[in-house]
Amino acid sequence: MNQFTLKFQATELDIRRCSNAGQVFRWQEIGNNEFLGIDGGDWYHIFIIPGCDEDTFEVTTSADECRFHSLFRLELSYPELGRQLTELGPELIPYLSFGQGLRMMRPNCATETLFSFLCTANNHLARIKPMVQKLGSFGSKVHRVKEHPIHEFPNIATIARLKESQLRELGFGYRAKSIPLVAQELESRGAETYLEGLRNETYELAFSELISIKSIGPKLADCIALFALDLTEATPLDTHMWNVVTQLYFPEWKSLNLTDQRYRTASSFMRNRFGKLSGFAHQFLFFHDLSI
DNA sequence: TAGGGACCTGCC
DNA sequence: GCAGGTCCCT
Repeated sequence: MNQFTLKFQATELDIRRCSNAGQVFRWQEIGNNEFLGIDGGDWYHIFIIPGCDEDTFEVTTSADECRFHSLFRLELSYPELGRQLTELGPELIPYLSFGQGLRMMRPNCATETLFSFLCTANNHLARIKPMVQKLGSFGSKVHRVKEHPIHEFPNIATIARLKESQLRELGFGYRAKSIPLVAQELESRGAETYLEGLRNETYELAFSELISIKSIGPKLADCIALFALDLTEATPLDTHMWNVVTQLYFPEWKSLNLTDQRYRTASSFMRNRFGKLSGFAHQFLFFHDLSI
């Protein structure tokens, strides 16, 4: 167990925004300015003490400070990122200023990210979070913070052996079937070694690998590539992004459905415009539409 | 190849 | 009804 203290301006890191932006699903505010977050087998218990210039973050964690830095990409200067994005696309300016303090997280556990996003399809946040929490409860309990038990996220082999009936009873709906099936498919490809190995591949290869798994379509594949595999040119297009993207770049597609062809055209357009920063552009656009 | 319907569940 | 989609079938 490690403890350390960091200082940030509110515009540098806003944990509340990071927790609620739909990038991680086992993060919650358990008290006033007190957060508990779980990433695979790591947990983070964070107190934020507001200051006049900077806020003080007191972090207690099973991981180390280095992991915390990686999780929130603290090596990345957001003012500099903002400048680069603005240069590539001035239309982002209002979205950047709206999303101050929101950072693209980089969870350590790719398995948790993959199965979390499997729960998001045709679903809403109020149901997604409890579902991911329940999936997490199949992992072993490693700690407790106040009344909150902390389970490490189950490994792929464990998920592959879950029974559909069991998950149905827990309210997973039709995902009760696909969750173990996806785990079995991953297992046959080499389980965690295969999934984490995709981090070293190109975006294009990782994307094509992921969509070849039944139940993972282009949107989930892009979320997994972006958040779990650190392939930041991935640009997930969901209904929120579709609103924004058609408004900003494809007005002729306003009121049209997002088909597979349009998905490929629009997300390629974003990648051509923003390159490796496209995933970051996506997050600011998405967060704005999510919040209005 | 593009478009429409079905799919679990819970909150608006 | 509809939600941060995907599959399956015309």
